[in-house]
Amino acid sequence: MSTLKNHVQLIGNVGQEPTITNLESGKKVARFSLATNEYYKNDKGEKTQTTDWHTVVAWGKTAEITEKYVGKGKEVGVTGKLKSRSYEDNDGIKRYVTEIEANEILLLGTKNGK
Amino acid sequence: MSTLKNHVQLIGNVGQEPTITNLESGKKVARFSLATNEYYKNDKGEKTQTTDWHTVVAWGKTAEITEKYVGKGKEVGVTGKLKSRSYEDNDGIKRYVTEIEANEILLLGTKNGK
Amino acid sequence: MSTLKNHVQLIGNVGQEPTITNLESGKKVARFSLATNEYYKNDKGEKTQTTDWHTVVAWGKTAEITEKYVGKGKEVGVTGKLKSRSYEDNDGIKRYVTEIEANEILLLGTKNGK
Amino acid sequence: MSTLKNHVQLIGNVGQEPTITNLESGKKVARFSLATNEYYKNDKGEKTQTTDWHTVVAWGKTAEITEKYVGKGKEVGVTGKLKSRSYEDNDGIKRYVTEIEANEILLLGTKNGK
DNA sequence: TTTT
DNA sequence: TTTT
Repeated sequence: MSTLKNHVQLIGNVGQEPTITNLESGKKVARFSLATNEYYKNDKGEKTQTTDWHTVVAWGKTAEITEKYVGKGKEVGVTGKLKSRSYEDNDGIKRYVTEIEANEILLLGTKNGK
Repeated sequence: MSTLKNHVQLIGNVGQEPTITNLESGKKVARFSLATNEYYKNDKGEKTQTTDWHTVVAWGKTAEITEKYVGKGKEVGVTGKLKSRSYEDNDGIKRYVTEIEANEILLLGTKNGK
Repeated sequence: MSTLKNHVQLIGNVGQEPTITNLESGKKVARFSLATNEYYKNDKGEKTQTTDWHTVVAWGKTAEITEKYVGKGKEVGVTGKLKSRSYEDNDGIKRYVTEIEANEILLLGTKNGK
Repeated sequence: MSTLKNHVQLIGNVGQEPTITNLESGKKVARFSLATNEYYKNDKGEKTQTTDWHTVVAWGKTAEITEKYVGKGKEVGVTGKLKSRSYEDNDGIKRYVTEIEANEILLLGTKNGK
C-alpha cells in the first residue's frame, strides 16, 4: 500500500447515504459517492463549476467510521488508492469500474473532525 | 485544478506505446496505460504482486512530452486529477471510464529524468 | 514547481492572524503558523494529542486570499512545497528555517470554502 | 499519522551516506539529506536549477531499509510527515529544525526499486 | 500560537 | 552534500 506508487486524495461532499454491507466474515464494507467541485471563471468571465463524481470504498474499521459519521451532504476528506476491477452486469455485459479504496476518511468542518 | 480537492499520484511502468491524437485545434492528446505494482508477502509468506492498471491522459504540452519521452516499459511518475466520463460504445452500450488527467509526467531512473 | 518532487499538504488550524508584507514591487507576502493536530490513544489507552507547528508563506494572489479570508483559529488546507533558507538573526547567529511555500490555500468547514 | 493532515512527498538525490544510530532499545534511526532539484528557464531563457535540501529521518524498519539500500547520490522517493523540534546546540543557543519523518522510502531507477 |  |  505504497502512497508513493498509488495515492489519491479527495476533498468533497458526500452524494448519498453510504451503503453498508456486512460480509460473512463479520467485516464491513462501506461504499459512497463523493463529489469534488471546482469553481472557476469561463472565457466570458462567468462563474462556472465542474463536478466530478467518485466512488469511495472503505473496509473494516474505516467502514465503521463511515457508517457512524459519514452522511449525505457532509464535507469529507479521503485518502487512499485507485483500484480498477471488472464484473458482468445482469445483461452479461462486462463492466469496468474504478474506485478509491480509502485508507483514511476525515470529517471536515465539524466539531468532531478528529 | 485544486490539488487539495482532487489529486492523484502514480509511479509505475508504461504498458504500451502511448497513442497520440492530433486535434483539429492543433492541440495534442496523449493516452497511455500505466501499471502500478505492489509487492508483498501473502499469508503463507510467499512473495506476491498486485498490479493495478490506470489510464493516463495528457493534453497540450504534457502530451508533447509524452510523445517524445514516454515509451513502453518506462518507469514514470504522474500527478494529476481523477476524471470520469461516459460514452456510448459501438453496440450502443453506455460505458463509464475513469482516467487520470495528467498535470505532470516525470521520467524516473533515466539520465534525462529532469 | 513539480508536485512529484517536492509536495507538502497540511490540514490544520491557524495559530495567529497572518502577517502581511507589501513588497516594493507591489507584490504581497503573507505568513502564518498552522497547527496540525493528531489524536491517538497512548499505551495506557488515554486520549492524547500531538501538535506540529508549521510556517506557511504565500505570495501574490494566494497572499491576497490569505489576507482576506485566513484568520486565527480557522481550519485551512494548504498545499505547496518545502523551502529551506538561512539568515542571520539580530545577534549575528546563522539561523535556518523551513517553510511551506503555498500553492493553494483552501478554507474548510465554511460556506465560502470554494 | 494522518496523510490528509500532514503529508510530505519528495523525489530527489541523496546528498551523503545516511547516518545510522542504534538506540538503546535496539531500534535503529537513519538520517540523511535529500536534494530536490527543479529545472526551469529564467527570464533570459537560460536553463537554471534550484536545489532544496531536506533532512529525512527514518525509524525502525524503514531505517533498516535505509541502511541497506540508500546511498550517496541515489535517486529516492520519500513520503512522510513534517516534524519540527528544538534543541540547544553546544553554545547553548536554541535551534529549531524541521525534518521529514519517513513512512516510506522507495528506490527509483534501479532494478530493485520494489 | 490553533483546534477537539 | 546530490543529480542533470
